[in-house]
Amino acid sequence: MRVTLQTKTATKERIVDTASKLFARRGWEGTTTRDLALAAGIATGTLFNYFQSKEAIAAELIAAALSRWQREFADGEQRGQSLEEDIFALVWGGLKSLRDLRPVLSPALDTVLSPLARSSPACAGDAIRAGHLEAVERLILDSGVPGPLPALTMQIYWTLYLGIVSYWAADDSPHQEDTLALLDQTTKLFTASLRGLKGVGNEHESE
Amino acid sequence: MRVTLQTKTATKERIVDTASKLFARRGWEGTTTRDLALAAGIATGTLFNYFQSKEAIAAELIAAALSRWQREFADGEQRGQSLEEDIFALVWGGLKSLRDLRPVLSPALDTVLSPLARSSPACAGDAIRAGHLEAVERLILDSGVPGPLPALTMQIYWTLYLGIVSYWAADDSPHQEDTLALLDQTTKLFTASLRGLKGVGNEHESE
DNA sequence: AACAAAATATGAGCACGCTCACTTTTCTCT
DNA sequence: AGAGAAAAGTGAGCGTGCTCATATTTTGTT
Repeated sequence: MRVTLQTKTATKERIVDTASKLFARRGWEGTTTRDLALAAGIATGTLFNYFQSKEAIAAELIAAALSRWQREFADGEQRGQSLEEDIFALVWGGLKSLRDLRPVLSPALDTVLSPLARSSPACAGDAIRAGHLEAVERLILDSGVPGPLPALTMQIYWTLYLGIVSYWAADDSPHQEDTLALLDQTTKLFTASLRGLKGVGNEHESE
Repeated sequence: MRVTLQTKTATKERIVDTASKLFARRGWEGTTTRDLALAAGIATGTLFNYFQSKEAIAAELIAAALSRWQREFADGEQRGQSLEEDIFALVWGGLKSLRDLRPVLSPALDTVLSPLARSSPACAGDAIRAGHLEAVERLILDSGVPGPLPALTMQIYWTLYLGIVSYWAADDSPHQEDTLALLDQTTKLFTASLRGLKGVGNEHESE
C-alpha cells in the first residue's frame, strides 16, 4: 500500500505543480480544468477526485505559500519591535509570498476566504484563515494585550485583512505603494483599537 | 418613439420584478437565467440585452433597495444624535431594506461590490458604493470632522462595511444579534479612528 | 496463482451563463 | 401608405465547471 500512497500523493503534487505554472502563465479564466488535467497527464474527472472544485486548487496553492511564509516568519528575527510593525511585516511578507498567485486570488477570495460561503468540510480556506489569525493573535498577546481576545476583534481584523489582500490583488501602482499605504493605515487603526482592551479606562499608557 | 421607450422600460421592470420574486423564492443558484427569462415572458438572449450578466441583475435589485432606504434616511428625522449612532442607523436600516435580497447578496458581493473586479462600464455596483460612501461622508462632515476626508479612510470604511454585509448575509442568529454586535463594535472602531483626523494632535476634545 | 473487493481513473455528458447571426417589430421620411 | 433604417427580440449553440456510470488498477485472501 506504500506504492499507491506514494502514487496518490505524487499525482496530487503533479496537479498542484501544474496548476501553479498554468495559473501564473495563463491566468485564472485562461486555464480550464480540461487544460489543467491534460497538462497534468490525467483525465478531467480525476482532477475532481483530488479537489472539490477549481477554486479549491487555488486555495491549496495559497495555503501552501502562506504556510511557508508563516513558518519563515515565526523562525525569523524580524519580531519584537512593536506590535504595529510586527503585524505590518507579517502581512506584507505574506503578500510578497503570494506574488505569483495574484491572478488566482480573486476567485479564492470570493469562494473560500469570504465569511460567506461557509464550507461544509474543512477546506484549505479555513486553514488559511485559522493559520493567519493564530499568528496574529500570538503577536498581539506577546505584545502585552491581555487575553483572551474577543472573537469580534478578530472578526474585524479578518475583514480588514481581506480588504488589504483584495486591494493588493488589483493594485497596479508601481511598487504596490498604494497597498503599502493602506496596510500602514489599517495596521495603525487596528493596533490603536487594541489599546481599549487593556481595561475599562486606559489611563496608564507606557509609550 | 414614446411607445418603444415605454415598452423598453416596461420590459426591464418586468425582468426586475420577476427576478426579485424568483431570487427570493428559489435562491440564487436555484434560479437560472432560462427560468428567469421564461417567467418574464422573454427569450434568454433578451435578458442579456438588458443586463450584462446575471450578477448585474442582482446589483440592480440591491441598488434600488438601498437607494430607496437612503432617500428615506436622508428625509427622516433619525439623525443628529451622534456620528456613531447615525452611521449605525444608516447601515442597519440598509441591511433591513435588503432582507429579501439576502440570497442574492453573496454573488453581488463577489463580483460587483468587491474592490476586485473593477468593472469597465459604470455598473450598478459602482452606484451602490458611491451612494453609500457619499451618505456616510455627509454624516461625518456634518459631525464636525474637517474635510476633505482622506481616500484611504473611506477605503477602510468600505472594507469594514463589506465585512458587516457579508457577515449579515450568513448570520443565522435569531434576530441577527451577532451582526448587531459586530456593527456596534465596527462603528465604534471607525468613529474612534476619525478623532485622529481633527488635527496633528488631538488635545482639544469637546465631548 | 487465482479470484473477489476495494480503490482509483476515465471521458461522455449535463446544466449553466452567455453569444451572435438572424428574424421581427417599430420608427422615420417621402 | 410604403420602403428603408434602426431597434429589439430570438433561440440554437458554445465553452465552462463538474458528475457519474463504467472501466481499469491495486489490494487482500486462500
